[in-house]
Amino acid sequence: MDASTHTSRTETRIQREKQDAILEAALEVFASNGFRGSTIDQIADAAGMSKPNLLYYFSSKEEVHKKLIERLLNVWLAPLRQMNASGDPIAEICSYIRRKLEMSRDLPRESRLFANEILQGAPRIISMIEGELKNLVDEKTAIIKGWMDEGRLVEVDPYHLLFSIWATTQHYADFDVQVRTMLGPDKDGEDRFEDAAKFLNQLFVHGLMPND
Amino acid sequence: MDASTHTSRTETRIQREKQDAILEAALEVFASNGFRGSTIDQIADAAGMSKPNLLYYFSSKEEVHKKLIERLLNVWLAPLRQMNASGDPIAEICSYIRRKLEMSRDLPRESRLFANEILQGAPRIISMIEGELKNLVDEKTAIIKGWMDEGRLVEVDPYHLLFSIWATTQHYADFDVQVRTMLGPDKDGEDRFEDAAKFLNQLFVHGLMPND
DNA sequence: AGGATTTTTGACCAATTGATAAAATCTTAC
DNA sequence: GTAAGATTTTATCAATTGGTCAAAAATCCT
Repeated sequence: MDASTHTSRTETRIQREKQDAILEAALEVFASNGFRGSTIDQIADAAGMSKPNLLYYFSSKEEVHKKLIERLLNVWLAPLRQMNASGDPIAEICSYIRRKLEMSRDLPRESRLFANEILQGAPRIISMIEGELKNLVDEKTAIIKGWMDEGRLVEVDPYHLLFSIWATTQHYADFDVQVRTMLGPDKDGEDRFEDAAKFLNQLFVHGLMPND
Repeated sequence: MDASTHTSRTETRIQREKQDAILEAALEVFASNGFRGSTIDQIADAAGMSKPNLLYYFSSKEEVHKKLIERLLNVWLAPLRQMNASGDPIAEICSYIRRKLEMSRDLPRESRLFANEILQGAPRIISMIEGELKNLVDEKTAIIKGWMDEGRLVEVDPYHLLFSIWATTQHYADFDVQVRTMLGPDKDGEDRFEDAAKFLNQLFVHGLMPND
């Protein structure tokens, strides 16, 4: 029987190992080529197995992608989940920015996977955007709104605030080639990260106006 | 003879019209599907012609893409080119942000075309990133650095400043699906644009700290 | 060890895709 | 109007791709 019909909890060691290898390979391939640009052969190669063997574990390319997204969703949303209403607003936002920036540094493939997907209209993940993500965002924007009402944060649209944090932090993963080219080879990964963190702190806390 | 070998200036009306139609269609298709995800058939369909007919005007899919990028490059870099050393620093930066935001509103397909390309490692446009873009960026970061030296702008890394402007403004085109889903259907395009513009002005000029 | 089960492989298929060739049709300059 | 040249279509290719199948090989259980 093929392993993909096994939803039972009796997974063999081999099943777990191979599925992990496939998902790891798929992350690499989907992140660099997008869904349509990736082939099962590429993923199978990267996972060190043959195409029919991969299809023994996942019934289709779509299925691999779906499982991958499912697995990564919680990791992806974790930084925002941590944002805490009872903390100091500026500190909470700075921590959130730092966590997102760390994710761009440590999980760039995950960032590109989501970017590819959303860029192309999110055909396969629109339901998670409308569901889990929207719920979380509504919840956290309400918290931010609360801080503003208390005068602990300047009054801005909290949705656009989140967008700007996502955009600036994910940019380092999604546009990595461009960032690297602009900064030149001197700045290695760690340098770049610290420069970006410092810059974003200044931007989000004080902006660019001098003596202000 | 096929039109694609005609580099001469004696272009017929038909040649100009058809090439324009193809590039317009290709922009649509490449922007939504990326290079590998797009097919010549899709582009030909969108341009209202048959695949061999398209290939009469462009010798290959690659060729269409190349011509498209070439044509768009100047449009794409225009907002940054306008940044003027003799203007007021804060005003210049705010104008630049607004021009970039207008481009996300008015030319979202162009934004997605470049995003798709860079996301996938910029295989076909790396030379223009290393050349024209890098030159322009080096020139403008020098101007920004000058403003900071004169104390007219807070001291930050000018490269990261440009990254943050690109990221926040292009986000509205590249992640449009996500933005629309988060904001709900009430906010139409124009509302959204004005909200984003207002937010980004506050962010870049003053940041989020209250009474500051 | 030996049979049952799981995993892997190689051969294969139909659909799609980038691209070509040649014939047919349309334009244009005279 | 007509011939030369430009454009479009039809037919076709070879390669790639997502996916299937049955047999072979490896693993597991007792």
